[in-house]
Amino acid sequence: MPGRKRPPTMADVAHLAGVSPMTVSRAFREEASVKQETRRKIREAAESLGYVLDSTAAGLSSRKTGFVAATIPSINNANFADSLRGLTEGLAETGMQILLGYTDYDVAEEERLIEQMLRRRPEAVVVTGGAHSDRCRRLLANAAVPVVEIWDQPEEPLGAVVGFSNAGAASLMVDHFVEQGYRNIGFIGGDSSRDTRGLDRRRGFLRALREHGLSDERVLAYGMPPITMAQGAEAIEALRARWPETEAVMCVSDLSAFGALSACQRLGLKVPGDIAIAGFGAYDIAEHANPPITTIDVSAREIGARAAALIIDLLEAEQSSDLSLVEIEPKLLARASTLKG
Amino acid sequence: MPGRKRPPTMADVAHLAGVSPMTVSRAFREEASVKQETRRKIREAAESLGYVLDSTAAGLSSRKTGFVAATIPSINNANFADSLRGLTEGLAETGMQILLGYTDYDVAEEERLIEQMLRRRPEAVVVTGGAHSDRCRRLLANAAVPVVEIWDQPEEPLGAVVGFSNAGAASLMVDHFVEQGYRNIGFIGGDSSRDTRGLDRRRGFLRALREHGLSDERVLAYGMPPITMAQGAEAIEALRARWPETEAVMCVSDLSAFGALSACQRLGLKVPGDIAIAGFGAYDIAEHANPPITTIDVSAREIGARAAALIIDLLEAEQSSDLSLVEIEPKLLARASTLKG
DNA sequence: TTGAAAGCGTTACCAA
DNA sequence: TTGGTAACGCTTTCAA
Repeated sequence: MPGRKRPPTMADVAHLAGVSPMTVSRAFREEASVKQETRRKIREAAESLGYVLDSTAAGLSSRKTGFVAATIPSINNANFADSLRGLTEGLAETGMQILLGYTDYDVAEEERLIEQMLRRRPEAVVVTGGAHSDRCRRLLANAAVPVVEIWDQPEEPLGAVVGFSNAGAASLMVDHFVEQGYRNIGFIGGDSSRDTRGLDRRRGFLRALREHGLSDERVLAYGMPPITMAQGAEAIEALRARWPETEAVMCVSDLSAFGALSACQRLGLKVPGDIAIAGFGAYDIAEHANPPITTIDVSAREIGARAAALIIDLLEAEQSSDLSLVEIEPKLLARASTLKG
Repeated sequence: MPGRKRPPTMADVAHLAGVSPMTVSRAFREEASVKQETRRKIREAAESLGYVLDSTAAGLSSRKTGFVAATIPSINNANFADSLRGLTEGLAETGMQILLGYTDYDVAEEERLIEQMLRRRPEAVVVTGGAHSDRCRRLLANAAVPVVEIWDQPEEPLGAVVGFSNAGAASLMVDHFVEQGYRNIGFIGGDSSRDTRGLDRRRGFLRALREHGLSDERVLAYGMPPITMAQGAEAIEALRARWPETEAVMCVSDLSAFGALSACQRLGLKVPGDIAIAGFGAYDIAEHANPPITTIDVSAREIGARAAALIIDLLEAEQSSDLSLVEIEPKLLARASTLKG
């Protein structure tokens, strides 16, 4: 079996088409001026050689790599996947490609990823969340490309922001619970401070409870984020064991909420009735569960789309330190799982 | 506001550290021989300048880009996300980065993506599924890099394969249904032939029905793949309207199965009892639903991991046309949603 | 262990 | 509309 052969270059195409490499280069860009006939000849030569443009070389020469780097905490999360889709679609017209990394909810891993990605010289960077290591901040600042933080409202933004207040979003749920007449209210979230968005939700939730003069003690941190259906199930049992009087619970995500709902139903509890359960994120599962689960929709896809639009603007403006803040408004979707009567 | 500044290069670092660029280049690779002290000096200089290696240039020079291109049908799908995770983790030790694309279950889009990705000169390509346009096949053949097809068993493989028979997997479910004593059995899948894996499952399912001497008429194709919870819900109602005697149904994925389950429960049907429902893919939701949903586990993560291992081998072997076939064995997970008594 | 020279495949720039 | 020349920032190769 032969080793891999060297792929054809522009020079090969140019030779076959009887033009200079420079003309071939032009022929591959729509906007460049090349005679119709010449372009056709070149395309034919290229196709017959199986020529594919080398964007590595193109990027080196033009200093435009066509990459946008993006980090998300987890690949397997419908919310982040939706944001990513919005971003991809928004950037599609520009021909930019996404360079994706998963931080696994870990700032050290984020730092490693960001450095690895910056080696590819992305023209812009999108990061999920506002918590970063100092070195990561320095790397991004040095990179001197537009940075957009999404899904959060950092106190010290790196650049532009497309996000919302996780604390504020969670307080919407407290308002809803109180409106429905619940008094003994709990919260189920992840362990540790890795998931800063989850932590913000909890903080906002507890603060809102206090503001309503209610107890903020019924909190259970359970497992490492992202907290799963299984963990939601375990958590609600633990919560009920410790605070049997609990009437309503918000879970940090719809997945854990669904786990909690299923666990309650297996125990013969009525939801709502015996206990109300709410989630976060407007996942499909919240809509299709029995009963449908009250949740908060943060327009994940729109977040990505707005980030894309921002990047396009920033790249055109040719200046790196835009600090614009796009605020997404979380919406409460009240559903049967928390509605009385 | 100033325009973006030009990032520092190796030459800058070399100058500051008082060595040649070549030595800086070596200092950034663990295995290269550089004096301890020199390396330290260089690292310091680099850090103080905020220097980050340019892998665009490195790749051009060394002809090793460190990219593995991978396409999956959909970003928002836990199965493919798991495979991707297996792939990423398996490649982590090599330092290779994944260049990801979503085909949206469309071979034309796949062709476009593959061409775009080949411009980045990936060292290997992973594609999901065995259906490709002719031009796509040609492009991949010309690229002369290892190709691995996953999640399928193509009749004409492009290269190596890590997959399983979707038809065979579905027939496991028929065996299970028959064993449980169901006779009037249906199938819910997606519309059209876009999702070839779904189509294979249907074919295998219907063939197995016939082999058991059962009717294969209760088939509903509903909506474009990926078929959602909502479509699963609509589909089961339509199926029951047309064939009220249906005792058991397999859905093309766990998501549609869950939608179907929820719909039945809303209609007051008992699952199982009035109707048995099964899915495919071993999603979390199948495990945590009430009742838990019988499904088929195809070890999505392992598929990715095995693909990674294969790629590492192929890259070491330095030959491009390996045709090895790694067969994954789908396993039926029998759960309450289809169990009698 | 270190350095100098010659590319890698493309595009920017200037000239024709 | 086309072509020549000089980068782009790095690594390969060879030499010291």
